[in-house]
Amino acid sequence: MKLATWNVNSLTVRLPQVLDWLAAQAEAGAPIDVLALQELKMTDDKFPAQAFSDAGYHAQWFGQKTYNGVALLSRQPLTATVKNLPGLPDEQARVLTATVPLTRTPAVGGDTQPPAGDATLRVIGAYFPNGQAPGSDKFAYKMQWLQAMHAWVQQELATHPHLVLMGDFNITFDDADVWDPDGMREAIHCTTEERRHLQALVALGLHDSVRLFPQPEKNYSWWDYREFAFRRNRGLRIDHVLISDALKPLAQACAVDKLPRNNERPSDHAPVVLTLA
DNA sequence: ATGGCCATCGCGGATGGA
Repeated sequence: MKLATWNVNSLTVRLPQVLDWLAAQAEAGAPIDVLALQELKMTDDKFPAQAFSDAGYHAQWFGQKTYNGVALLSRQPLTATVKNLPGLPDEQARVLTATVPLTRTPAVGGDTQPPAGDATLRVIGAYFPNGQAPGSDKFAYKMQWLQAMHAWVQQELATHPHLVLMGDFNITFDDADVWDPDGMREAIHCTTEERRHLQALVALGLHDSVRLFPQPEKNYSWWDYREFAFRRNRGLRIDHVLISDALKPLAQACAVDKLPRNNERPSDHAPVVLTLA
């Protein structure tokens, strides 16, 4: 089973790339089962549900005009969908939570192995606020939002042991996630305060999937459009896939897929892909 | 170098992103 997150920076512009990428994964023999998308930048009536349906995906979406917007795509039906964070009234469309069947990859010549316990996976796809700059109103909103996300994950974990929280977190874990850690010391995405909130989420019983596996040096998921930042690999790792304790034994691989960043009109983010047994 | 790019809205240039 493969899960992925991708901030597409306008689904209107990037839809062909998303469809091509999904098709390429399937052709390689390991289709993406669940994909969380961020920054749709479209109202709900513009969501390309038919195109995804034709590609074999169920979809749930939660958009707004111009900014933000998130979606979940799944090869199996999505149920029990929740929009945004209960307890935090918010005009901004940033979170989509849903349940999918937890499907196990059949062993060669063997039967599909159902996992012990419940056979569902709770998926939280999220576009965390940017925060602009420490001390700004937007930073204060980010801190409030992170507190509400913490409460939501805690609540959901209590009833869904198999849980994944993935998306554009807009927070680096530590200096290894930053191309210029000295130049970005206590800058947005790198402040101690943001990182404390990220660690508080991890402390609920989650694991940074990427760090469970050996990675290339300077392993980033976002690169500025300016200054040839991608070619020079001047980036940040701010897109994450966090998995619960119960899922950790099923994790087989996790990596950033930089290929879509080579497209002619790429998103500034690359997808992050987790493979589960 | 107080920037450089990209998307949106909408038709100029501001806003937001990260």
